[in-house]
Amino acid sequence: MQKADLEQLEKNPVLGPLPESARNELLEDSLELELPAGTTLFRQGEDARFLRIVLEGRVALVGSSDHKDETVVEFFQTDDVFIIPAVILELPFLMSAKTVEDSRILMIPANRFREVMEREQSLSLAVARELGRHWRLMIRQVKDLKLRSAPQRLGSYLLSLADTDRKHDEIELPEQRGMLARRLGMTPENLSRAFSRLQSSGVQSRGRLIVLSDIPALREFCAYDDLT
Amino acid sequence: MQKADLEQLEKNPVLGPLPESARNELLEDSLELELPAGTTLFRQGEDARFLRIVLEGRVALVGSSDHKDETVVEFFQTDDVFIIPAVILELPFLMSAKTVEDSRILMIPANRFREVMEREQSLSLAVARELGRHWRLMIRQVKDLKLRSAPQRLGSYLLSLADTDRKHDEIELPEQRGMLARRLGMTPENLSRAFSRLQSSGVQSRGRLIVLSDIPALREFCAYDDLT
DNA sequence: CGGCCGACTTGATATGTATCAATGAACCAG
DNA sequence: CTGGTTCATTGATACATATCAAGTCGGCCG
Repeated sequence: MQKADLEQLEKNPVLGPLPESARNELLEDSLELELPAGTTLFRQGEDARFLRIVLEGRVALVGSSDHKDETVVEFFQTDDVFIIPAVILELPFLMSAKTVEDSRILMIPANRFREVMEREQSLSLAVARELGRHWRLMIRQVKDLKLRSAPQRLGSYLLSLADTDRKHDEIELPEQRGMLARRLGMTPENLSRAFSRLQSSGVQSRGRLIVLSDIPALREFCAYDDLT
Repeated sequence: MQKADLEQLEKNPVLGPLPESARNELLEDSLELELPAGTTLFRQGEDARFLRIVLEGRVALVGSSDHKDETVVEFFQTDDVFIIPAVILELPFLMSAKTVEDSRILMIPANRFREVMEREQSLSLAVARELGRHWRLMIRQVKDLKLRSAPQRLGSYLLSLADTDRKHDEIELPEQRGMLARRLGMTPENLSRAFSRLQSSGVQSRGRLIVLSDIPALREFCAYDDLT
């Protein structure tokens, strides 16, 4: 493992609070994978044998029911620790996971993680807080799906990437439009239409670059609240 | 506080693992409220000054965006500890909460809970596990909303209340149909239609009593998976 | 340079769900 | 028993989103 990666982990919200010796113990039997975009990391229903951390790149949690087409529930990026619940509860994955760009993934054996967590107060505290944040993200998403239209969901997503204190900002979409559409609960076709709908609220898109020229208007349109 | 309640808390998945002295300390400045159905416990945006536990009754987490009509994100019932994330992260509520039947609610001061959690490994572990379970419930709900139709969501919900190993079972809806409709992401009118749609999969409803006469067929219809 | 391929867009149509309005059933108070 | 209130159902219609089918754009490779 690279020195740069170790330093990165020291600042990680989950692993960072651990004393160095415990962190090293976690890393002992860990492995690091370098994966091209589009690789499946695991499938729903499988047992959680490793905890995963994104060292670099981007991963999507994808779900399917039967053989219908997939949906994306969440993206994880550099420094995110994911599938903690399956690991600590020793339950099978509810979702599959797949890289959306070339990625480096750290895999920590599940039983070792559980051992250290049962011993180290700092880790169980950090895990509790991290899961609290994850839970709130999901709550936001459920509210979005139930209360907002497709264009409003897109607008809220764009706002979450922007500096909402300014009037004007430019952002870059971190994923392909098809994937983004699934994350937002719509088809790619409808994502296109949602973008054109947002033009009247000052949203211009050229490829992955998005220009928000009237953020207050966009907030208004989306009924966006800042609740963290 | 009643003796019966104390015994109940000893078995609680979150507070149970605590040593008795620490549990008593948590209860010291706590208060118990007896509330009629329909009472609002708190509103979204407010600060989380208390952790809540349902001693008896039923509570809905409701959300609204702007002044549109509300949606129900989740129900909590006897023994459930709720809004842990807002309490431990010291963030404002993302949702409001409201009793859906007469309820007794225990309120534990947030700062005291945080103190004890930072000190007691048993509590931070229990909290981590509880939040893991909550997270998985939300994941299920997001998958439901994104992948299934309204009648399928209703069917899955009914299956989650039934003994799915049997062919035939009877269940009782724990809430009014209007509330259930909002929890499932549809209107009350559409819930009615969803029920009639499910008749062909062996679902009969008479008031709050539901008879499932062909559970395998219902599972098939809903593309139901048993992932816990 | 030209042609192919994947990703995105655009338009026409179909479907699911919401909305609106009316009716019916259950419950309670008088 | 009666009238009122609330909640659930039913039907007619409107709207949002999905689906299906072309078409466009841009990058990549021969």
